Amino acid sequence: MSAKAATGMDRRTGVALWRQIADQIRQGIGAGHFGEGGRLPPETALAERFGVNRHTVRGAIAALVQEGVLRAEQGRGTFVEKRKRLSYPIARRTRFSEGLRDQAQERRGHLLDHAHEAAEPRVAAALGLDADAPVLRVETMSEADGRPVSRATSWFDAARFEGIAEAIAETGSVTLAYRRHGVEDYFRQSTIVSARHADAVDLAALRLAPGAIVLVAVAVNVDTEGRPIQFSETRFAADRVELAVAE
Amino acid sequence: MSAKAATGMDRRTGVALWRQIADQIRQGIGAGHFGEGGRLPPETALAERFGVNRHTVRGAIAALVQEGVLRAEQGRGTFVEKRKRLSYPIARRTRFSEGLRDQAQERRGHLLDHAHEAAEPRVAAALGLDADAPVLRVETMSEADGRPVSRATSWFDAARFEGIAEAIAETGSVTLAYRRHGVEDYFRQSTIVSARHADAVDLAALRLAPGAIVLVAVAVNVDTEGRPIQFSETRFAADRVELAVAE
DNA sequence: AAATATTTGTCCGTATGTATT
DNA sequence: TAATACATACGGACAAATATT
Repeated sequence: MSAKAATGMDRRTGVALWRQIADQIRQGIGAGHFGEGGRLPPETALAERFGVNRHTVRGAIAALVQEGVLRAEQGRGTFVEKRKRLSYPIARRTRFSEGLRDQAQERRGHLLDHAHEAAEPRVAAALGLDADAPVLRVETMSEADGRPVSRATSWFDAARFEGIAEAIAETGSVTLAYRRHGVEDYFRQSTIVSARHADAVDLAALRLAPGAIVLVAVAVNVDTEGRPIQFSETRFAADRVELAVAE
Repeated sequence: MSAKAATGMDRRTGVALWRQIADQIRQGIGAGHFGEGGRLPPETALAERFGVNRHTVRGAIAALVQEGVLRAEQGRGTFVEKRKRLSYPIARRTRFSEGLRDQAQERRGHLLDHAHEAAEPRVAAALGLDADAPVLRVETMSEADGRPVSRATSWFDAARFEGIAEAIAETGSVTLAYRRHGVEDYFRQSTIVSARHADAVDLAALRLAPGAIVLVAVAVNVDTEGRPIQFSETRFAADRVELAVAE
């Protein structure tokens, strides 16, 4: 059995060898194979292990250095840049900033865009509105310690929450924006979690490398009377975040 | 701005254009952009939309036909082979088979492998055992309607659950295997959800294409007295499953 | 302090795969 | 189908920085 077959490297998949190797190394780091602040084996050893030329391994390392995952020092070696994943809690009372309070110094939300539109079927169903009812679509992004964490698309009943986009922009907080519209408290009604490759827009907004993965949380928030107030789809950078389900 | 930049196609990413386009089309299908059993736009239209040559689009379509996602009919068009995602519930009382009862005809669990080993730190911590305490590692796989859904690695206290692997093999069910060890009921204590690219072993076991994504659920089950009985890491094929968080 | 080994960085060239025209 | 351009992958040689003896 050849080394290539053994390591799962394949050349007819449309994915370059250096990228497959970069993905394996990134995964190995996540699995803790190189220890805390660990050192990678020399390029020659990695090349032998993966059954490729040293230059190909160098391509993989260069990509991971660019991503900020590795740091290469001439004459010394290649080292893991240690950054731990943020743990984002999903519970009945889910709020962005509070959940990450102990894990990051700075937490910020940005309003990227907003627009009026007619509700798509899934939006109308989630908000309990008629099809094509007027809704407000709001695009936001969140950062922790200067690193993009998530990007969300939210829909609100336009009749009830006119001007909420401006309130989010001013306060940088959905919770505070709700207050201005008479919602003192709210709850998470449902959350559906899936995962996929990031699309071009999210890649740019979250500053991710091509082929990166996003965790997708589709959620409905309700007020204290159980009326739906927000339908949202949030994309989290999967290499920076994990979701902690509270039960 | 060129069409290439507009659609996020790039040539230095290590991912061939035809594969990037295949991924986008697959994602578009998941997002429902082509309707139920829908028809794709003609190749020339897709080529224009993605800013590439028609040959490149044909490569992408050929790959998706090979995957079973699309079906091309000469003279008629290219159509979506529709299969919807299974929704796997995560709740305090999470059980594999029951959760998928209404969504699949056949649900089966397989025991792939099992072994005695010394507990790694995270396993020992989760099960409330001393470091390097003897534990049982069990590798399982689950299928629904003949399609692999998930692959799990579970650890049990070897002192309390000696022989549980054989019980799982016989009954095909963890719940029933627990009964034989005096555990009448159990609960999900915690679940951490993340996502990553599938490694070589999971690719093969779940019959996934290279570069495929897995949803990873790391969970602890406890008995009625709150004692941890199982620590597990389950990898779900992300294109076949979503996780529904019950609250 | 000096010589040697190790490791990353850069340059050359060649062959093959990918994408466009 | 063919011609062309660029990206990928390989192989070798050497330079530069660091570590070891």
